[in-house]
Amino acid sequence: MVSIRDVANLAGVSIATVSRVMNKREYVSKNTEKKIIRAIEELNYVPNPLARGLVGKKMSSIAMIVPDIMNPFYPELVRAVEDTCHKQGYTVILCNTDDKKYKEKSYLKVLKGRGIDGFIVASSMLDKENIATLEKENTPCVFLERLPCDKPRSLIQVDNFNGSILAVQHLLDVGCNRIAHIYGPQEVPTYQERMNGYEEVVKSLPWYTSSYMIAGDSQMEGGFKAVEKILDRHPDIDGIFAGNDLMAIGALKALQRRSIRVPEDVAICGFDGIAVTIMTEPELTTVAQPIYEMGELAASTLIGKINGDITDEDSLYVLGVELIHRNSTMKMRKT
Amino acid sequence: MVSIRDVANLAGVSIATVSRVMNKREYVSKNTEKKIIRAIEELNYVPNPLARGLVGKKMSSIAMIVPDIMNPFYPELVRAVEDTCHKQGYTVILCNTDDKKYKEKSYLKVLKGRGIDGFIVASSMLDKENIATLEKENTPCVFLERLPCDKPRSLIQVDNFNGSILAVQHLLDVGCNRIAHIYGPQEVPTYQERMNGYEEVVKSLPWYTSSYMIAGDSQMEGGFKAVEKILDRHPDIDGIFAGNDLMAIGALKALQRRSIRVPEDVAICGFDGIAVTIMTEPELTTVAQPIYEMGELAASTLIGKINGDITDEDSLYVLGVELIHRNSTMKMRKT
DNA sequence: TTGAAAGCGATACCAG
DNA sequence: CTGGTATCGCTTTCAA
Repeated sequence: MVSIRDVANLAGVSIATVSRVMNKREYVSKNTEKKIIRAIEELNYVPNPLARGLVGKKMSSIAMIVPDIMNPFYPELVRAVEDTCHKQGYTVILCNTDDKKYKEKSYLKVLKGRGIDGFIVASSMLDKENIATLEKENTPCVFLERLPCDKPRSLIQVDNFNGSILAVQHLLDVGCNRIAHIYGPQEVPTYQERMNGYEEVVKSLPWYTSSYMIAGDSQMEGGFKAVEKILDRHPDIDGIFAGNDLMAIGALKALQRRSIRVPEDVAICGFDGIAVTIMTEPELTTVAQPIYEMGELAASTLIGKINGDITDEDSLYVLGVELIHRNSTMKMRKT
Repeated sequence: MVSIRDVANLAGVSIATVSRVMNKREYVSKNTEKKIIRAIEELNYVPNPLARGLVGKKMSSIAMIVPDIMNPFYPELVRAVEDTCHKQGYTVILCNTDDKKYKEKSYLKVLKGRGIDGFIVASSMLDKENIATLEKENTPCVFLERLPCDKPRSLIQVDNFNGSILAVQHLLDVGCNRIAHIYGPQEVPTYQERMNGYEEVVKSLPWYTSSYMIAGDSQMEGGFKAVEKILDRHPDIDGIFAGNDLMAIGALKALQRRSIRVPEDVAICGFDGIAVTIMTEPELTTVAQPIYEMGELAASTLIGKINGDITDEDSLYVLGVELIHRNSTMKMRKT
């Protein structure tokens, strides 16, 4: 590895001067600057990030915390973050917490002292204690979906409530008369909001009772089982709004197993807009989050905070969602 | 941050001695060791990886290079690598190259000097030039699927040839009489081997001509289009073996669009065993690679090489695959 | 405008 | 068995 000393020697100056031109900001005569630049190029010199980090400089490296990269929502998010970071010379360290506090803690420990400049937290569990650790070192953080503390912090969310209204209204528009909702775990605010959106639309409809809502587990399995139950309870349903795409896919499978046609007999709409929604047949109508953009925004916001250009206050986003109309709700209006 | 000096002070010894107990290996009197351990615990001391890295020690950090984390094959692989690494205190940096040389180069540059202990390369493009860079610094590497150089190196593969034989034989067993093959890009050895496996089985069958093989692009789209073409060419097919699951899913959709029943009219078998194969209806029969194990093996092999416990020579693996029989090939034997 | 030197936090060699 | 100290590569005063 060529070091700053080599450059200094070749240019015939001191290492301090080389450091100056590397970091700009301080005056160096045009002439020596030129010499140094030449030496740098000739030697193909790149400053050692480790040494830099040691003296308290930025390491250009961030950590991205997700529950599980195998959950189909995250690959796109992570990809967006990574793309954005790489463009700016940042490195991203991936952490899978399975939403377990102890794993988060363990990551925080391993990551400590590695000169991580900031965190993107897409894991909803990060608890006060762990947050406190970060606050103390005041490491910049950007959160997705949910703020794990009371203080205002950078947060990127989508409009779950209105997105759900969009979905349910859409089902109504294509002619559904009995719409069930498969909801995700209610400890997660995201799923609460989506349920609220559903209720908002249906609560005034004559047929509606809360028995049209049924719990899923946020996985395909949960959607599958929910359908079996709801069909016993309300064989008359002709529309399903699932709290996320995975449950919607489970629902779709359950219906197909019973030879109930989708969308002719029952229309289905999911939420999230993950890639697999186009792999099913029929393809799934869904309320799509701008996943890639969320990742980009998270990354650029974080880097902005690291550079001190962005504060907590001016980094609260609620992004819009978009209904993507596909075959799972392509039915004729019956009325 | 509490440093080695704080520990030394509290324990009333020199930093050298503290360093000795941190790194084991050298003799320290039981007594002072005890004092130091206590001090370490009291202060909750963790040695600074940056400082360690600077003096040439391992940073406990590896880079994982994949073409695209959004490709459904990789999340599981990455997860396995990350799990395994985290258990050993290693950090993993994710890199998406899109199989572009210039991106690889760019990563190699950014990563340089960060004390990356090793690489796991699942991107088939890594070219000689980039490899050379790594060789020069002799950074440990583990490759997946494909060796990007002539020299023997750690490599983890699966038995594509025999896996394909398994698949085609299975289609025959469930009663298929005309089996088409949708193959992936032939620049990729993996897809060549799979095609060879297919040919091996069918070449001696009376109906077989090479026109039963048709190109896909390794994506769903390619599988979809391939089916449309092959159906024109051979309307009599009753079985499809796709070079990977994504193409198989595309094929499934194409058939369903034409109201051709799967598996009754045409059975489908894929290759890879990615998670989405259970999201379709019918669920997809596939030749599953042990993806998670491959990731685990890659990570533990790499760490072994980093520690000098494993050499290139004793890290060549060809893993077995397993046929997972699902509904897309559940047909009665016709004969 | 530039250089010398003091760290940053750890390792490892050399004495004692 | 333990301490002193040079060193890793770079940033940052402090002087000159």
